[in-house]
Amino acid sequence: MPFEDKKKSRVTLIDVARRANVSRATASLVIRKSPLVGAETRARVEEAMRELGYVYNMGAARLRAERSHTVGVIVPNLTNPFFAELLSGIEAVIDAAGMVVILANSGDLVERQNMVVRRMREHGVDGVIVCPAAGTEPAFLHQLAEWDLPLVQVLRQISGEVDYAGADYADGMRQAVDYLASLGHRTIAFAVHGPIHSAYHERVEGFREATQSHGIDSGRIVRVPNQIGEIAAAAHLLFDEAERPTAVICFNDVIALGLSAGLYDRGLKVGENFSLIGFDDVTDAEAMRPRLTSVSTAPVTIGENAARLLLGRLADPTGPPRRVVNETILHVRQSCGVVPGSEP
Amino acid sequence: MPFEDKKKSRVTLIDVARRANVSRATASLVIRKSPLVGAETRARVEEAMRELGYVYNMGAARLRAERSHTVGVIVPNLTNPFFAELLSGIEAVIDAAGMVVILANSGDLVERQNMVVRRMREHGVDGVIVCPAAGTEPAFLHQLAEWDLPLVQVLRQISGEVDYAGADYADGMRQAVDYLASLGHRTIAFAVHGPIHSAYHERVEGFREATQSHGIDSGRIVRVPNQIGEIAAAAHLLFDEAERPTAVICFNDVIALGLSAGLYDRGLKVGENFSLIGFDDVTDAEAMRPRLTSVSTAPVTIGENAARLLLGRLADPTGPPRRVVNETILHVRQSCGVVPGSEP
DNA sequence: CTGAAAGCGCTTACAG
DNA sequence: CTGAAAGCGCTTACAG
Repeated sequence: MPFEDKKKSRVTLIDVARRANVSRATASLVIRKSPLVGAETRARVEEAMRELGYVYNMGAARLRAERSHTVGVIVPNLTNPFFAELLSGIEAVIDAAGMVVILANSGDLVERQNMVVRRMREHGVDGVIVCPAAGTEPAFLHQLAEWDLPLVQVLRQISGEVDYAGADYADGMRQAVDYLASLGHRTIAFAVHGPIHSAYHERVEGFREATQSHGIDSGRIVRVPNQIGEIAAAAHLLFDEAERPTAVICFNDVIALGLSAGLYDRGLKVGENFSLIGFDDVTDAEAMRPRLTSVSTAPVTIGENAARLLLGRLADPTGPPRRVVNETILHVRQSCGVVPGSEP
Repeated sequence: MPFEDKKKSRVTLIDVARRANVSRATASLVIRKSPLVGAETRARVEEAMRELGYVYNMGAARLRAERSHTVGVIVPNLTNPFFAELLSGIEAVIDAAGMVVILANSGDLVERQNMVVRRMREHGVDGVIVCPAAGTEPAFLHQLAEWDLPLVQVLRQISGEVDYAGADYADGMRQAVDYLASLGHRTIAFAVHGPIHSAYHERVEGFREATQSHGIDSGRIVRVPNQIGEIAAAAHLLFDEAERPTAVICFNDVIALGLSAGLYDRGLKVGENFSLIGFDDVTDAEAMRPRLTSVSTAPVTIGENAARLLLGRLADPTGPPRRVVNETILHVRQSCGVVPGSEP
């Protein structure tokens, strides 16, 4: 066996074919699990692959087959646990489909997003899942369409003509407002931060509509810092206006955690003389004291939905756009209370 | 121009070469920014690329060049914000190096880890950064070495003979114990959960050594649930033994958050009649009340270090193993107090 | 600085 | 069910 230890040269399909006494085409069929090849032959080929330590070369396969078994995922942020959970859902279903995810962080910057998607295209991704950076123009979507690069929008949507997986933020707001109204609250603030995008607008609109439907004067939207450590110190913003709110709904749980601290610092007792509702219902909600009432948005599920949408799109590139909007659910815990003097 | 709208066919290097009146080899040199080609020629080629909408085909390039500009990252978990931050650091430097990360979640399961690394190898990753699943055998590392797949261990280490980026957990424990001892604490618990691995052992050892050096009896290690929502209810475990601790150091901030709630539920005042120290110093620490004193471990930095280590390894595959162990720093906030009746 | 040729490892028709 | 040939889009020597 004079060639046994030619370690340097990679073992290739032709090597296993020779070893198994079949043609290269047959070996290729075995790999791709084609039913065309007989059980005995298949076994022989697989045996040869094992003996030789053969490893499939996706790169070569993709070159010929024009399919990379690779999907790009672009998120605006990685340090927010919300996105980590989203990613976890995406990764799970992409992995289960035998594909692999290429990850990139746009930092919520459109230029970086452009860079990154270009790079992914060079790497030949079969499609991309993107949570569009704030300020993304429809032109971005058109560009990808022109490139024939399948795309699904996740969490944030730029266009209704492209697949989208998200959650019903507006209905979540409605549930939160309904609940507070049922406890007698008449002036409710909405604390926001971060970039402006569709998910932002949907929540704000939901808040406006819900408060109006209860005859509550709306418009008290207060903007707090992005850094969690600075939010507590901004709690005073809630009380700067003449008509002081008795409750606040937060854009996300990060704000809720921060404001909860700020309220505490001011001597207010959340759940007793001030009510607080979070949004996202991320794991910490259960560990806060009082336990945080929050609108659950199930990021892992949204991620799974997005991945399935992309898989569907790859299977049917020309079908009509699909949207899957996950329902949101108000998870009532302990951070809200009845307004003193009101009859719930 | 009879071929202008043959949309289906991809524009390739030979197309731009023709357009620019150069050979394919020259066009290739332009792409790879070789200094061999003159400025005027370069400009002409770049112009042609733009006009034609050329996109580089990494897949084809990699096939020939045996380099994919791709690195695999395997983490045991994605929902823990700690890993999300780690990932963020890795992604940033890999991206800056013009490469791309392929992400996978091992779920802290060695069989999944095996699957995943095999898949990455098929995709031709140039190297991998892995936080080894609990129970990973040295054989795993040997396997990769045999495959000539460059590897850096991150956060957890299986072997000293392979590159590693982590933090000095033991010294972090020492700082925490020293601090508590200086406040007069003589019985200190250590709350742990999760899988057992090197980072676990390093913390436990650090705890043991530090307590012994203060003549404090060690050994009171209490194991709490993995789910954050269940940790609070397990706080009683701290007090089940005869000699009740006056302080607890937590394996991570997740536990600290949970126990903080549990202590509150029992009517204890953290920072006054009970002291609590976290580990990792993740963003929430600042938003807790009282603010959490925690050992900072800087996951983003560790991620950056790991990525740089891998880049270095790709440049020099045969050099001796390198280790970069980030220092840990006790970040003192408000969750610890003097033991009543002691003289600090 | 540029050109012609070979080849990376696979898959795809096309015959048998 | 199997074989021989061509080709995916690049890069790598090797000449000029």
